[in-house]
Amino acid sequence: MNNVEQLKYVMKQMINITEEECNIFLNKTNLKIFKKGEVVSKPEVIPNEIYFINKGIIRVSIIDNEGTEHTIHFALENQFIADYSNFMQRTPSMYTLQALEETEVVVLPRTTVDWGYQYLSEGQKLGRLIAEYYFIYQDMRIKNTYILTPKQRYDRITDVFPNIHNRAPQHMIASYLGITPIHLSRLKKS
Amino acid sequence: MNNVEQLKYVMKQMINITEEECNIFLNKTNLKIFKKGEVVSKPEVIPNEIYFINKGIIRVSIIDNEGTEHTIHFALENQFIADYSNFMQRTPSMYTLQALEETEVVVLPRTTVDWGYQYLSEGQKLGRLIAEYYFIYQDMRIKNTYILTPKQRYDRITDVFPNIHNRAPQHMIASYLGITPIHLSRLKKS
DNA sequence: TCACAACGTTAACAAATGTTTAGATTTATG
DNA sequence: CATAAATCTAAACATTTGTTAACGTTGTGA
Repeated sequence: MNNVEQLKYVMKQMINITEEECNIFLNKTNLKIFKKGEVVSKPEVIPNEIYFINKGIIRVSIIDNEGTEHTIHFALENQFIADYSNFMQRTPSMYTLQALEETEVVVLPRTTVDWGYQYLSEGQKLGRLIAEYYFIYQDMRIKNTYILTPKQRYDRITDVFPNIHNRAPQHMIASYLGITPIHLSRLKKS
Repeated sequence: MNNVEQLKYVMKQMINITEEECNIFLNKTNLKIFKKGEVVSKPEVIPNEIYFINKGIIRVSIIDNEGTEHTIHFALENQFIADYSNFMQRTPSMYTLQALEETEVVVLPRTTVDWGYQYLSEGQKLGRLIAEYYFIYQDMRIKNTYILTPKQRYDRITDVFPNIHNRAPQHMIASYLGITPIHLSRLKKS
């Protein structure tokens, strides 16, 4: 029941929930710490956990048919992260989740998530708001790939991932932007 | 209370809802028909409606700072469409919605949507499932921009938009793929 | 501390994609 | 039906982006 204060705060921001209801729910979670570089979640497995980051940073990546790795996302403190698509569809994950620093997470097993939908008085609403939050993020991302150049997206990356330049190597940032590290190097000069 | 059978069917697929509850909800909607080429929703206005397409096809587009128009999405029969991000955030829309054929929609005004969240017994769950459905679609899209070439995305476009080649001009498809119509012409030859 | 791997930059060249212009065909509409 | 607009293709050239290889720096674990 310790170290869930951040998640408790986030939940109380999103829905009406009593201290007691919240505590019962959070009792069904557990804490986990990943070392720098450690893999949090592997592809080819049906994901059955959602993570809430207390401290640290998790990179989401995927490998294409040529074997090239692409960085899809960075997840920061006070955010939920999972291969959410495959979690919901109960299909094997395609993403790798990896801690870029020592990272502490609250683990929400599927049983806990389902319990929340069933028994928390505003559980469905919480789920809706979280899905909507990420929908808005993805919509902004998709929009930006259409209307911004890679350079412009690079210049604005700290809007979405503050301090990312001190927490992730440049080649991962380039990969997130969809360009090669060599090309990012070039863009920075101009 | 007519011409809502398709939407009724979709709702009953997603949540437990009685015929009566459904009818009360659908009484708060209205039907609208757009002619071919007609604009459904303009940018710079706070969107206050969600549309469910009975028949037809709606294109979603955005204009960048250089004045170039980009096709972001096609919405087909039995799908919901809106500038959902800005609907939720109550901020001015950035997208243009335009009917590519004569299109019949069920209009869900914001008041109706809010009523559903408040009074439908599984209203929040319905909202969650819809947001999750579009999250999965967006996730697939983002993933594909990383791991597929434009040609591969072109070859698979009918997976997502069946029969799109007969319903939208090629330059809009090229725009959706993020390439110029000239380049799409080239890709088709190879 | 030392040695090795990871990282960032640069240059030269190759491949992918965009731009401009033109022309032919199809489609929409009075 | 006739005309104008929209659409698709093509070629030539320009720009952007990727690839390969080399080099120096930094970080990290034995």
